[in-house]
Amino acid sequence: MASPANLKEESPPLLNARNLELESIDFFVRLMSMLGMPRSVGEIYGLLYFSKDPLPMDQIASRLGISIGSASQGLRTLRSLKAVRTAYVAGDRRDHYFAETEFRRLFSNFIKDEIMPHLDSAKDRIGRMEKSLPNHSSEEDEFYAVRIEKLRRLTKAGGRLLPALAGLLKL
Amino acid sequence: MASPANLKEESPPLLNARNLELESIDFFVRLMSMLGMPRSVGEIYGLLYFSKDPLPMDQIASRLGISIGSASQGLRTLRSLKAVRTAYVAGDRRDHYFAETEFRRLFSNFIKDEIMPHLDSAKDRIGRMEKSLPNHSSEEDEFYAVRIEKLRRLTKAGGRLLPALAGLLKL
DNA sequence: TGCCTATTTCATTTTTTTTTGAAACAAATG
DNA sequence: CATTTGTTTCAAAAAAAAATGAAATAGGCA
Repeated sequence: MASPANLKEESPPLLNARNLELESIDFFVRLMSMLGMPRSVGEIYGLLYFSKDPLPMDQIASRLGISIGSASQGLRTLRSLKAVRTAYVAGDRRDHYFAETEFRRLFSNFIKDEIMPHLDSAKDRIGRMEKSLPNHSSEEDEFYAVRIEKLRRLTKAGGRLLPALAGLLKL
Repeated sequence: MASPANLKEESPPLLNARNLELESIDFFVRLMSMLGMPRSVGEIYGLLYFSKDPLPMDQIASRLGISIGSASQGLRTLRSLKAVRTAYVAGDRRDHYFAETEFRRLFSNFIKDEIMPHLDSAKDRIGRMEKSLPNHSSEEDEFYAVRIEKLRRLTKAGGRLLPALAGLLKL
């Protein structure tokens, strides 16, 4: 008889693949959401991550039970991060997507696109703060000057560390 | 006559302080929102960051134009991250809050509280994925095994790098 | 060219998150 | 110990974010 202790080896392969897929979707939904991405983006990436073949948009949408609008927008986001790419499939004019799985590159793109622009505008803002400071530094103003300097150091450190981070990511 | 080119030196000090405050609030609202924190949390921290004196909750709320409910919840969040602390003020039984400005410690707390728990549960999930894999590795299964291994490396690298990150933050 | 399929766009709807405000609670004070 | 002041809690309201779906668009193919 089938032993419950051995379920793993006896389940049909397709079921196993489906389990993986579900765990993967769950995994990436959470990861992406930590990075501020909507659920659908995580779902799509999670599905593609464990898909052997590139999938066309309509299959992605129907497999995940999301609208083609969501799928289109989610894929746009993933494309812009270079997290998915398209493959040519002979005799099918739909685009077929597959996951880019080099996480080092993914994070590097993410940092460049989603974080560095904020850092840049933060620098502008700090410049403006300094203009609000009297330049003849009374003891009173010392407090503000120190606080501003801290912000400047923070953004400077961020600007160095974050881009370096992906490089450290030796996977 | 007052020269427009010299506004900076001629504006009354209180106005300058208020400018700083507004820029600070803006700065931290954005930063916190990148870290997934609600607007009110950024506002409170931004206000305290440039405040010479510790402020009681009701003043925080009224100065920011938010409800005391928001202020209470926001301060709870900031307290739990050790991003604000309370000071004793003689003859006043309200708690008075001031900002912790050592960013290194702040990030270290943030990583420990908000990120590491997710990493831990990710490890569990990867374990479950492996259980969905047949152990007699056919060529078919090789694909899945490699993908799972990549996830394992990713979480491992994250678990090492992120806590180290705050240490690198030489401000 | 005109048709047909695939994709994007975007106004509307749905869902999720955040804020509010009033009631409950706590704790110092007279 | 009753009152006053300060804080938390939480159901309801408001705001923000995301998903939907239908119309517009694009672009290959006969």
